[in-house]
Amino acid sequence: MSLTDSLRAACVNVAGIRPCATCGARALSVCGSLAEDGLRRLAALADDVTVAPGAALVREGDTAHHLFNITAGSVRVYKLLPDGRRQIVGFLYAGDFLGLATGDRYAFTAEALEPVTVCKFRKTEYRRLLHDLPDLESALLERASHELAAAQEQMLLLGRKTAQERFASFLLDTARRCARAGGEADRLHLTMTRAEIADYLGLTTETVSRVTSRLKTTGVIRLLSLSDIAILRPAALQAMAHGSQD
Amino acid sequence: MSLTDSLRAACVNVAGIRPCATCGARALSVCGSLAEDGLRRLAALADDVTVAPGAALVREGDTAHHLFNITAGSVRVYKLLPDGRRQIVGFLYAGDFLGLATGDRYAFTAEALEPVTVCKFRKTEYRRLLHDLPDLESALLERASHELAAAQEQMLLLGRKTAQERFASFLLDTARRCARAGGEADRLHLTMTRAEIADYLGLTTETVSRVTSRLKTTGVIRLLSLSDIAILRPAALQAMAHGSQD
DNA sequence: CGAGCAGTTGATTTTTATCAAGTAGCGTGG
DNA sequence: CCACGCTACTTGATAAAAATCAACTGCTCG
Repeated sequence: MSLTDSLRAACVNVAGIRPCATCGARALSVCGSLAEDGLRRLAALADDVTVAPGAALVREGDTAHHLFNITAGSVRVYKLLPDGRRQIVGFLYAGDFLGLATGDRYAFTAEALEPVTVCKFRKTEYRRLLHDLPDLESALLERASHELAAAQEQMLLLGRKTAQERFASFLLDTARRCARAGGEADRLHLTMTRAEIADYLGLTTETVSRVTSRLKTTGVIRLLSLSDIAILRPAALQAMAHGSQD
Repeated sequence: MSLTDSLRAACVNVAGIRPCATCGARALSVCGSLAEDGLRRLAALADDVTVAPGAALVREGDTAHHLFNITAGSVRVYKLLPDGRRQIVGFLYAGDFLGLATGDRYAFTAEALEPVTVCKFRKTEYRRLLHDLPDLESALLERASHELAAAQEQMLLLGRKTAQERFASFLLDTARRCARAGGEADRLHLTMTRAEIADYLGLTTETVSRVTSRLKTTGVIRLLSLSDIAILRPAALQAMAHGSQD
């Protein structure tokens, strides 16, 4: 198989076309205009890499040589202040894309929350690929636009929502993602700690814990374990997330 | 001049190539690979629209038919909660791009802060343009990536910075933009009210006012008028913005 | 079985919001 | 051109939300 074919395979992965147990349907829709059937045959050649829990995929300040597509596991993406305060700007899951951020250096750190597999390849190869697959760029733009909209929603959360509203929003987002990945509706699995949830929501672990307890005692959610939650009253949670007091 | 030529002109504007008193240099660098010189001749045909202060360019929930390139003035982009809490997710200036956010509906409202002129055109025309100008998409992806990085920086600000750190960061960002637009370094002009700054920084007007007073009395800034500020001690402001206590 | 870490719960403090009362700048109309 | 009135802004007092500090619980893994 030629280098070009291998790169083409990598591209398929990047664009999210590669069939995947947890994300197949959604990813395919992103760039359905590509010649899926020919590309899919090449997908098996993608350059997969395994990352251990806690290990970094990229570090803030590193030269941005690579792009990644998460094929399994989950990832925390964060920025730090000099004194150690951390803001997690997103969690990534199978099918998600990493390394899009601009400039020649990464502006964030990305670390595995669980054992993660990624398709990793050099940006230089990506640039060559664009000539062969013009639709790739449009698929990436689509992705970037979605991420931007999500970032704006998160700014609303961080700037204007109360602790309870933030946590309710987070649970609903996570439940939605779990459902898309084939899970039951109103059931969700957390791959991160309370401290990571806190750093994502701009809160402390104590506050996350207190809000969780409150939702538990008011019968809105039920903890099956520390990392598995059932939503008992979805409508109530929805109302909370959008700011109806409760 | 044919429709195609007119669209091509619009595209030039979108991509930011159109020469412009305040943003020329930066915009040109974004898609320098386009055949600038031929395109520039067509730029004058761009479909310019004027928007009065306070008037909306797009409204949250509206069907997203158009794309815009700001050619003069400034714009607030925000999201609302049902009870009226507002988060301004960004301010746009000459050379900036609006409407990139995905889906068939706008997820935000954009309103003029001052008299604004924009280049406005339909998304359907944009799609046809891509065939003629493949580099346009890559320029837009570049822009989107920059916006995403800025959004992540803002999440760090909203989630983890104190009121003073937020305001210091805002002043430095604004000063940088003013300098790029040809203004003096360490001098900046605000086109928005204190309430709008507050809604951008996740604070109240009172807190913005108090922090401003504090920076004034500590000799870090000087107010030439309500909307014009001189930075007297840039290093101190920089230290504050990144979290060194003061 | 026990050590250590993640998570919970409680007491207190801090920060910022809220409520309230001015002040100043600006545009309009006399 | 000046005065008036509106709105934006400032400053102060108090309240609320969440952070911090501290103690304790319980799960997980050697």
